[in-house]
Amino acid sequence: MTITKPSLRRKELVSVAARLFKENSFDRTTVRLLASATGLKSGSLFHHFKDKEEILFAVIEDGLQRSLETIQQELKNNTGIEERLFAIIYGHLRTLHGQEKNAHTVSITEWKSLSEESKKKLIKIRDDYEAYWQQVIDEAVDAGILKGNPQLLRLFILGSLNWTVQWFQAEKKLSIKQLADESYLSFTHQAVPAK
Amino acid sequence: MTITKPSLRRKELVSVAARLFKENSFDRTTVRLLASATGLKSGSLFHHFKDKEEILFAVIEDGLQRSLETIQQELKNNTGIEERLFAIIYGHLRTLHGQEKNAHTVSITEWKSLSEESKKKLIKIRDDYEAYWQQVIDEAVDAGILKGNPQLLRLFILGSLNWTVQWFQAEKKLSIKQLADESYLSFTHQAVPAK
Amino acid sequence: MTITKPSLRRKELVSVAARLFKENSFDRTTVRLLASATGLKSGSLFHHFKDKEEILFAVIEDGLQRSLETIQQELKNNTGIEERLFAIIYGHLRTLHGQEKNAHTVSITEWKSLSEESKKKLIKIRDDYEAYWQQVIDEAVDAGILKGNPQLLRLFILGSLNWTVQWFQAEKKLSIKQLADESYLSFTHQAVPAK
Amino acid sequence: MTITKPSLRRKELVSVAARLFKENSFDRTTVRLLASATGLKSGSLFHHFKDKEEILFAVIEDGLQRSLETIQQELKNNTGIEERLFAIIYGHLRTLHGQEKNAHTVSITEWKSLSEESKKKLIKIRDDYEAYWQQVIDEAVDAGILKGNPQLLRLFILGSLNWTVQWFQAEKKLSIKQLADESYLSFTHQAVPAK
DNA sequence: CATGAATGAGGTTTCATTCAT
DNA sequence: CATGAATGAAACCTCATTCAT
Repeated sequence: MTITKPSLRRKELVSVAARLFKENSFDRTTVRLLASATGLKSGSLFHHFKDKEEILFAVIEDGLQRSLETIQQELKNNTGIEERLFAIIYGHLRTLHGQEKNAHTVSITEWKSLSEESKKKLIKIRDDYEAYWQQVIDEAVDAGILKGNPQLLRLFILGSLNWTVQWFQAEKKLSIKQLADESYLSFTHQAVPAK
Repeated sequence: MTITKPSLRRKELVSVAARLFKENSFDRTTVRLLASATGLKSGSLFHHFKDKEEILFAVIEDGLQRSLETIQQELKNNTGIEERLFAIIYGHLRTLHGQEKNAHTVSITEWKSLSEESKKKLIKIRDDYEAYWQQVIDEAVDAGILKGNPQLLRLFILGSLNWTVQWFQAEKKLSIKQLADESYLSFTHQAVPAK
Repeated sequence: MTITKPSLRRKELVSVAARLFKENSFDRTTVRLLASATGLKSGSLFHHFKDKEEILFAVIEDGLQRSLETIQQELKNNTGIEERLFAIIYGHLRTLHGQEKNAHTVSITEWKSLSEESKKKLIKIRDDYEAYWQQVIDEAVDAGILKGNPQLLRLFILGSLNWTVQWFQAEKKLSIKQLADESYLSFTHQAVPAK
Repeated sequence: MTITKPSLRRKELVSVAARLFKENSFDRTTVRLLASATGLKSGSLFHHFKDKEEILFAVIEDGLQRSLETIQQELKNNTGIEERLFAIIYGHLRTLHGQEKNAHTVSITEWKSLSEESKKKLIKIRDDYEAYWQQVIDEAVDAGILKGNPQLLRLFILGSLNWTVQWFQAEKKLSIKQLADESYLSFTHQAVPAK
């Protein structure tokens, strides 16, 4: 399923790159900066990646993969529609704000910086991810928990969650769990079901 | 209120810049590209703006100003809470997707590219804008139309609307009005009040 | 006829480039070297040429054009077949070893360094040049001055002349005129006709 | 006579290098490319050669040696001056276009890429080679088969033969034997003597 | 005001080479 | 011997900015 071949060093570099791309944006993260943050000289990066864009590709692939695996797991573990809806909201927010958050964040903020070719290669993972969401939202609409056109609901909800990367700082005032609770409440008008 | 002094040529430049910054991002819009899109040579831009960032500043200032004026107008024209909530949603979406949409879009997508100094100068307009929103949302929560923490609701709703710049293409399948209707429904669980 | 638009500065740069490309080869002439030989900083070259290859293109275009004009002139001024054959030999050698020799020399030594696209654009001038040669050689064979297959004769003679760039140093022991005389004698087995 | 000590692996590498240097030029053949063409990783090449130039040195040495041995053999086997002249022309063309052609070709096209030191080490073989040629040409001029200054004749003839690497493709339209026949005819004005 | 030429800093990338394993 | 990782120097090129005309 994974498109590129991992490697210990590579994984390390991807992780550092994810952090820098999140902090400074892809365009403003120079190869030199990236290298020095990993203890390398700039030329050495190209031993691991063919060009700067391949680094972004690897980060985004990692981010998408992680988020996909997270909600797949969540959906396996939850059955009631209310639990399922909450689970994917919480899962999404955890991959955006929890540990190893950078890759998923970059995958949503820097998608536009990928080449068309790269987008084509990654779109399948994104589509899969959205399909899981759509299914849960369809069910939630059927169950009367959400109101409105299911396609647009998916876009509104995911948009509202994605936008949290602009303002949410984990644990400053609010935990990720609380953020998820509030988000669930806003869209469903009902509290998160107790476990 | 406006910080910089307009001028015929300048206005034109700001408008073209807004379009290019939206299409390619600020970082990827070169001064040369911008100049040639306005029929100038790159050196000439610096007769109008002290540096590239000042152009971004002007665009964002314009975008913020426009959106502020729009909702001020909307709120002046609407009294019932339901009408008022819908009016600012619709107003926000119109400045993002209607005519002269670029400046507001850039003001949300490129805020991070401003210098700290510029952010400081513009934050007041943004704060004003958010204060209007907060007030309406507070009222809506009091009236039972929205559920949840009002501060977070503002962030969720605006996030969901802002994110539409990632996917919405006016008039392809949906009009801006329809988009606003659906957004209103998603958050309130009730249809937009007839006028 | 000329494909690229000249300009005083450009011409100067092309002339210096021709010299350096001849002395060091294209690959070994760095952009910095070229810039410093023209009193510029390396970035400034790209104000005049879009990339390094365009400089080579301009040099080779210039060299081909010059050599074409030279033999056209020679053929206009000479009528007898012996005179005509000698005239193009001498003309070819003058553009290779006389003043402003560098461009023609580079056009034969660095043709391989052009992109396929550039070759396509320039091949017409080369073909024209060779057509003039072929015509004179055809006549010379008919007249019994040269022996053998005319197409191959053209390749042998031009090859022998082109190869002089590897060893001939004008005026060290031999003038260009003497070189031409000797070349004519080698292929025709008869002395150059007196004027 | 051979300056460097061969070895099975080395010979293979030199042969592959010769091909690549001919196809792409020395400067454009990267060590990585060379390594991968021989099933090695780039670092490994440096177990066999001290640096990239030493590879070129080995190729050129090989090419010069081969061509020298070829014409020595030819001259041993032929006695009449006409036969001898044809024999070295044919021998030269065979080492340029026959099997194992690459090394001799590179020795003429990439001589300029050698360091001064390397040139000094190899010049003796080249001088030997040219001396054989000069001797045959001197005899041919004495015998009236060729016309002109013998030194220049050597340069013209070898130049014309060497230039064939720019255009001749063995067996496309012409065999190497036919090419040699035609070359002999061009310079001597008489057909190749029957054996 | 507008331009064309130039700058200088810095960007990404290439590549021969080294070296510990 | 071979490898993979790293280096460092230098390559080409970009781009915001300046400035004389």
